[in-house]
Amino acid sequence: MAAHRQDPAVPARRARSAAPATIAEVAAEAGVGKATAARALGNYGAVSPDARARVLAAAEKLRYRPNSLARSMTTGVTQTIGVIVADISNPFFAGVIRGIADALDATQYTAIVLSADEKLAKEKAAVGVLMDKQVDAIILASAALLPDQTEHILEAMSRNIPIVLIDRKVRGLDLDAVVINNREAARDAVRRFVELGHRRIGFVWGPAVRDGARDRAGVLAAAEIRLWSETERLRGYTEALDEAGIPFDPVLVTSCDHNEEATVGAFGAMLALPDPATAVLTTETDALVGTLRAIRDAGLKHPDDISIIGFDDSSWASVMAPPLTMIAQPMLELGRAAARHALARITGDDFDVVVETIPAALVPRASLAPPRAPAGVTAGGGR
Amino acid sequence: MAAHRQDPAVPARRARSAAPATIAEVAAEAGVGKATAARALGNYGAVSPDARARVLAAAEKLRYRPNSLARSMTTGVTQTIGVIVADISNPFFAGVIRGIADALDATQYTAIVLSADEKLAKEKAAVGVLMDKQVDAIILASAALLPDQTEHILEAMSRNIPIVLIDRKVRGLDLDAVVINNREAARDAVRRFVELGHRRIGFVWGPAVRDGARDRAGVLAAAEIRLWSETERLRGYTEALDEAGIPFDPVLVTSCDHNEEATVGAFGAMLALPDPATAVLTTETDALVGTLRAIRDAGLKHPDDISIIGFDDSSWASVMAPPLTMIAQPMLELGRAAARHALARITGDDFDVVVETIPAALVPRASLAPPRAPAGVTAGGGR
DNA sequence: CTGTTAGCGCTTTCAT
DNA sequence: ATGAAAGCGCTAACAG
Repeated sequence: MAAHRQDPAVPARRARSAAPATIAEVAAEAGVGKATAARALGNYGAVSPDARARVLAAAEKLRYRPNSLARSMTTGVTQTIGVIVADISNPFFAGVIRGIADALDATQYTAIVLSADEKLAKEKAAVGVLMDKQVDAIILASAALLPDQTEHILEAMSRNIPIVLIDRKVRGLDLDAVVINNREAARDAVRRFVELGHRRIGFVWGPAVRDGARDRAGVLAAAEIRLWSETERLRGYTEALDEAGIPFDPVLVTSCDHNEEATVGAFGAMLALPDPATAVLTTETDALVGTLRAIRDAGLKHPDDISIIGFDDSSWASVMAPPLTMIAQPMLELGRAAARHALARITGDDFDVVVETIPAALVPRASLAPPRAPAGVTAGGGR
Repeated sequence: MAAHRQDPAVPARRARSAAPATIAEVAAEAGVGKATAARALGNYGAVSPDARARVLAAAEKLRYRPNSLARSMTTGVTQTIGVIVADISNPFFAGVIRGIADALDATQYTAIVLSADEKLAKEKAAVGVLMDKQVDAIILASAALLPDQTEHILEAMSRNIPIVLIDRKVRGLDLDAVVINNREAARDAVRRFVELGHRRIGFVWGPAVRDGARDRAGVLAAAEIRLWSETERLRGYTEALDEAGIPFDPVLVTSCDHNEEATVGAFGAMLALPDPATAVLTTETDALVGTLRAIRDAGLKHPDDISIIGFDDSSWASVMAPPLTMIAQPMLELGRAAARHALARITGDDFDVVVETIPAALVPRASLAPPRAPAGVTAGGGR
């Protein structure tokens, strides 16, 4: 019978009824010393075949399992890599996690995953938990925007815990990172629109900007204090416009909250313009879904009324009518690379900071078309 | 390529350069005994305000962080709940994880997540890892189909680790579980079809069945050795048919592999029948996507040519043209409930096994319509 | 209220 | 090749 003492601070020690066998018990059962048993079980040092066999048999009999806590206690190593994703319900991160796990499968390491739900406070707590659990490295998709939001990362660094950033670089931090070529991917997408003849190209989601500051400089400045990946995507957008000599029009960059509901309104407004968007690049799945709803609400159809390219391919995109052109992020690849870098750091190789950029791939489908001839102008492809 | 030292057994002990402060150091700095420091830091026992202040100051100064491994070592408790999901890239499980994390947020417990990728071998390894890490409880979405595939679960049970099953009961195991009302949800969906006048109702994904055994009994028998949730959904389907006096036609239940590609072919065949399906219930997102592709390939449209209801609502479903009627699984709720049950078990309450069933909700959208009048019969609703 | 002592289960010198 | 003993950082008895 387990004695239950309700001491609030200290949880009751687990009932020892089914206490697992310890190495001492295995040693006793096998008639050898603890050290010999440990060597046989741990497969190191030198053990006579005879002793080894007896130990293994005893372990089997007692259903011995090593207590990894105790092992880590003495070795100072947990064989565990902590992963903190910004939002586990984002399929992108789910894919990344899978990539990490895949890469680790071939090793003795295990990934333990925590989600910060895009909240800095939760991210900090998660880093704390992982440090306290003595993980050997941390793979982190951080929500930190500003340098003064990075104490938790600096703390981990000062404790010599290797950190690999994924998906998002953090401004002001010189850390290993694995990211997508966000800027180029966005630029290529916009180029695609330009080639088709579009000049009114929308961008969903841009940064929230105070109404007064809604000019090019204001928007770009606001983007600087957003997630690195968002900033990059917006930069790619502006670069492609510049290339094509298309003036930047802040009205074509949303300033709404980053959720589906708000997007419906924001993009609806963009469609109601006297000179509406004829093409749109969306930076996330929810941005795309909101955009699609706004298009439908306006009674419009893609690609006839508007061309679409979205970040984050999904099997759904292929069954839309017509199917959507998407930018596929190589999430598995990204996860695998992150795991590799973490492992390399753990090994202790003292190499320079490495930032690996993995290219996203445009998946062309049927959501692209030339812009409709503007009202009052007879149809018949201009160029 | 990083240099990999393949020392299989013993990883290098982490450099102690930035060795974190221990409680002994804090105690010394504060000029008190280890125990007093521990009490102050751990917020238990009785400590004089003066001593407490000094300890806290010292801890702050040395940037002390408790080593949770050491703590767990002596307390026998890790304040950690292990979560094993069948597939982390399935948005359903992502939502469940989030629900678990939400519920745990209010406690001292942390969830650590592992994905088994629907592979029994990985699941077993994951259970092993969690046992070795001494988690206080395990929340598990198991891929185990048969009683003889459950040794790992039995093992954990025999070690008195509370286990809460999610999404899938495991046949032959009497364990706490939190599940969806799969059978009723499927039955209601089919009833909906029946009410609209459908009598040729497809079911994607059914169990794989040897061609020879493709009769009602064969299909149901095959379903018995599939995931519990799948079995239930098929049962709901057959129950609704029985109710309506519609004969079970094995041709309307797929027997293909459970992936998108295979589904396209399988459902295509169902559409090519002389007496094709006029409605279809899909049990997973990939099943739905494959089905939609087959419909498109056949040049058909929903809901005119075929009505659709799918399991697992997604924001995508709402922007399909027309939007799809879906069965929304309350994943957050399910996760929260699972966490609650796990916590309750940890507390040691010795209650009976509890199975909580959370209802799924049909989200009606525009993908439902009466069947087209069969060829050669003039239109005009029969009943 | 506080310090001392004894472990938790494991790995690792260090003798033998 | 093997065993005895020390110790990882912490908490928990037990004295004071």
